[in-house]
Amino acid sequence: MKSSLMEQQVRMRLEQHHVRYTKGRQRVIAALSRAVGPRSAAELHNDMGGSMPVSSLYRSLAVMADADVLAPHHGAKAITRYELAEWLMGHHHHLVCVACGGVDDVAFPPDLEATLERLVSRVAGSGNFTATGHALEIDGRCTDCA
Amino acid sequence: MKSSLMEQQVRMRLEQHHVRYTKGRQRVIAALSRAVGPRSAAELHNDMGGSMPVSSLYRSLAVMADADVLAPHHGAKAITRYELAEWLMGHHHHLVCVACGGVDDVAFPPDLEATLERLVSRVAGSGNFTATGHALEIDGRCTDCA
DNA sequence: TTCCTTGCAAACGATTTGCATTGGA
DNA sequence: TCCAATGCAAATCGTTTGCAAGGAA
Repeated sequence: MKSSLMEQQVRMRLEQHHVRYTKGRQRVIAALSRAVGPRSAAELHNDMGGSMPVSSLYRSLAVMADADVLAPHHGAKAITRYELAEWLMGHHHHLVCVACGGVDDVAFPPDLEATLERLVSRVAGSGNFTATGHALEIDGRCTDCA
Repeated sequence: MKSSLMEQQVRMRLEQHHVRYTKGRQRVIAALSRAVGPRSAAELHNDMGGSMPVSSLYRSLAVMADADVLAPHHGAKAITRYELAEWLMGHHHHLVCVACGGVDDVAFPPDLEATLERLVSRVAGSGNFTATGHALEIDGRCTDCA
């Protein structure tokens, strides 16, 4: 049985949080790393063939988000989508199609990302706020919906 | 009885959409313009003293968002928050406190906003995506939670 | 009169929780 | 052994909808 580097990183992180890397959770991670963008609980439930009860799925998602292995983000229609955390995926932003609702990841070239970070710190620093991160959502239409 | 400029703008826009600017909707607009940041349906319901049934509130929010008088955006815990649309409020971004969940508006100085727009068009243009807008969320801690 | 709007209650979809059971270290 | 994790069902929460009544043009 082989275990990818990412798997081991996840396992370690979960152990630090006194959380077991069970078979079900491995399946969630596998489904997410197989997916192209962030996935909702319902989508994951489907991705995993409908096995795994929703309650277990939600609990696994919650505990792994809490351990910062997964990053939840909130989209239209009151559904929460999950993706692998930034330290596993790399920092990136989202292209959101206003027509089909699809979300794609997009990474900025280092110089542009640096510019963005400079913007953020300049604006946040000017007020009564300490910035710890940022998320840029770019809205528009994907080629399929253009 | 006086009616602010904004009120009249809202009324006109709604008329264009064959939607009446009823008393209930006026109360929603009033509550939102009184609020400091985006408000959820539940918060608005509370802001209005618990009168106005939730169904009416949701319907008013939906119809005014459809007319682009309100802008919905999705925050933590699968709740949708509303604020006055950009053409009424001016383009701005959000400071989100990771501790208390509060959301504040922040406007970029014109030169910084221009830089941000340049970044967005450069990234979106490079892919198969037509950008129509963007939203920057800055996460951190507000002074109260620092 | 004709539609839009409202209010209430029931329906819904997403997510959470109580509780007894199973499984791993 | 002991506590985390699971599965099921029931509960909760935010939101939507059907339908009959009210209101403005």
